[in-house]
Amino acid sequence: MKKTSRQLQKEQTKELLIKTAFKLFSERGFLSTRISDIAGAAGVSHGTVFVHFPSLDALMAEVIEVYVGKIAQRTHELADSGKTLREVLCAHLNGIQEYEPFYTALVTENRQLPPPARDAWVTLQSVISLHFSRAVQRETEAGKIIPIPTSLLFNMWLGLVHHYLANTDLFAPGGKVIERYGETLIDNYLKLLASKGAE
Amino acid sequence: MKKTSRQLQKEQTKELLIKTAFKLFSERGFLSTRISDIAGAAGVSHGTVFVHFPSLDALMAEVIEVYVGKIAQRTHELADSGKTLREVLCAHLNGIQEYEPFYTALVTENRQLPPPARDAWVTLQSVISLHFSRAVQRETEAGKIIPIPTSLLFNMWLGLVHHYLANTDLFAPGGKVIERYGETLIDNYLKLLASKGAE
Amino acid sequence: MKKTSRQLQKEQTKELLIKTAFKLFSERGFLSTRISDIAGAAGVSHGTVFVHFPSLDALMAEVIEVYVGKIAQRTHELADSGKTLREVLCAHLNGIQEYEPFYTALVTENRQLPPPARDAWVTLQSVISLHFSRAVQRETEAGKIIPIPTSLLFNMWLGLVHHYLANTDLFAPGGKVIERYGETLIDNYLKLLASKGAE
Amino acid sequence: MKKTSRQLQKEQTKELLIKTAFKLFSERGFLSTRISDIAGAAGVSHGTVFVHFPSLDALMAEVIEVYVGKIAQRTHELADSGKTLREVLCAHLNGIQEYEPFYTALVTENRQLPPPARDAWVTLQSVISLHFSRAVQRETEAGKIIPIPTSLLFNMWLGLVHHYLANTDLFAPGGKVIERYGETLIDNYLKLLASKGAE
DNA sequence: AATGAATGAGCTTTCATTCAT
DNA sequence: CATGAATGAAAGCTCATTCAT
Repeated sequence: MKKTSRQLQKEQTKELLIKTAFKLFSERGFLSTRISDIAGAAGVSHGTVFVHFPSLDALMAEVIEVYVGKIAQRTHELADSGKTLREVLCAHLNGIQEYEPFYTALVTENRQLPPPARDAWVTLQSVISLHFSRAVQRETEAGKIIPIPTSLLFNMWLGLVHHYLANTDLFAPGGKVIERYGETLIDNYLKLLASKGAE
Repeated sequence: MKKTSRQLQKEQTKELLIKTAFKLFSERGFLSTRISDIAGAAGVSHGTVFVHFPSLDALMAEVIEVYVGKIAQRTHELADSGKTLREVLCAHLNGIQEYEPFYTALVTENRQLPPPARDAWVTLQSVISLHFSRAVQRETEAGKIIPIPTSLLFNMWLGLVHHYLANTDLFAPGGKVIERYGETLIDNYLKLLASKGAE
Repeated sequence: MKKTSRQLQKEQTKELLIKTAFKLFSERGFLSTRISDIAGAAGVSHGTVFVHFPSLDALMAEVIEVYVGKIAQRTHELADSGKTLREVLCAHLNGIQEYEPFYTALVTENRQLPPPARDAWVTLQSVISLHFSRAVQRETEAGKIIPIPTSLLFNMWLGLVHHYLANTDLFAPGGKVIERYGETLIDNYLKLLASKGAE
Repeated sequence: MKKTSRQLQKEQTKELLIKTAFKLFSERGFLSTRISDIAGAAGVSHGTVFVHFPSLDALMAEVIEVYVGKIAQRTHELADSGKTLREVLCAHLNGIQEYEPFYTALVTENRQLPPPARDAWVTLQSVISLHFSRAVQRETEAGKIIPIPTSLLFNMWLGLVHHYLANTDLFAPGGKVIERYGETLIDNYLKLLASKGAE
């Protein structure tokens, strides 16, 4: 039990640091969050951060891995096989929504982040891409969608969503872009895709 | 005469700094370009930069203002009134193409830039938006386009283009995304927009 | 009995730490060996070191005291009274040889070490000096040695040996300077000392 | 002239830093002298050091190069070709004497110093070795010296001198080991070398 | 106007030491 | 007795900004 108590303490602190870092990353972005900010906000000393993470990059990598994992997991669950494209897009936005500011920071800064962080980001896009592609294929075969290369369709959707997120300050100054525009984006995007013959 | 000569020199130096900064910003991005890099590349001293610009932020702002102005100007000229949507999109990409690396840096980093820089960026989008909207309106009225809110169509186009630029390393590792994908993007984007009845 | 068992454990742990520290000091020197290295290599926790030693300096001091003691002991045994100078020099090198890397670290770094460590080191030299002096005195009286102040002869010998040890990388890159040069050093040193009349 | 004034200022500061660093290295050794110590002692700010030297290692390297150069130069001049061994040894000690504490720090810590610093040190020994060897060769040919490998003779001399310097605190607590023991060392060393046949 | 030496706040990282468990 | 999480004082280094020349 003693053991458990210590381990618990350590895990709690690490978790606290990850949560705090997540919060700060969401609020201020990755690049302008300092280790001392995280330590301060978590109420621990500067050095404690280095007890749990060998470097700032490692901390970033871990935080991103954890939350990107959650988002991916969420999307996965919602966008199960056999769903329509609309359902997949919903799942995508739903997966993002809970962590919107964090995801936005990732959209905005991922190219300046250390490699492991970038990797996690790229992986996330792949997961989404997979579900998207399957749904598109099914609907294309069913003649419901204009025949356009799937990759282009995907990039168009991703570009659209990321554009709205990246310009949160313009579209929804208080945050919550997805809540405000999500349905609109899906509706109109699907409208465009709808096969002309299907009308 | 002396005065004029001095002023001339001053203007020349300032212009030189702006050009040099533009080049470096294009090559390495805004955030990783140091003042000393710019001064060094321009062949002037470190301190000279501060003679012409009160701060690094001011320099950035001015460089961006100048080149964003050029891009806007270019787009303006090409996308004159009375053009089709395709011509406007072409004009847009053409305006970008000449300054692609710079524009890409702006797409990628504009949110970490000082407010004035971001403002110039937003203004540029407005200019493009204007031409885009007009063309869309004309074609909508002519029944050639699916009735979808113009702003959404615009953001979709912008998101698409920016997505490709932002992922240059993925789509066209050597740069020149527009050259490689421009036509494809326009074609497919227009295909989607084409009114079903029009077919 | 419980008490005894605890004490036993404590002693064992302390001994383990001393041995481990000795090993690491021999391999990497004193200054670049971290407490965590020692704890890790000994398979105990970081904090355990401080249970047995109030500080890193104290640990160093104790390790040095123990092993310097062993070297002194060894030299003592080998260089019993009544021996010739050659035998004393042999004894000296023999005493060192077993702990050569450790002794070399001491030669190299003793001046940056905490006072108690340095003291132990100086004491060791005294012990050696004692045997050396006696032998020199005997041989001088026997007219076998050039009349030169004993202290000088001793420092010359010590300087010579230490010089070779300190430059191990130069003289015997793989270590084992004594094995390789010991005899040569003794032979030539004695050759120099040999009384001219004695020839 | 303007130019000269700025250059002069820079050179002066750099020289000041080198001199200050030299002083601190002499007093406390290389390893325990911090950049902030040097800056503080020189009366300049922390950052100024980095204006003149890219890193602490570079500073060390330059200080060592400069002063080792001076010592080498000095020895060179005094130990001109054609001198007797005694004169060469005198030259050696004379070259050292002026910078004794610095040279002592070098003797003591050179193995923990960054490579460029080590190199300068090794070079210095080579210079000394050269003069030594020549003189020994001449005197050996003249039958004045016991036939013993020159390298051994050199290492013996070097070991002797360095031993005294390294143990300054024992031999001459106030410093000035050379002044106090120089002559003694030379006299007795030569006495040992004197060919028996020459008596 | 141009220079560039000097500044110092700010950052990441290391590691001996403490102490609650 | 042993543990190991937490601490925080240092240290090296960067770079925008200032200002005397």
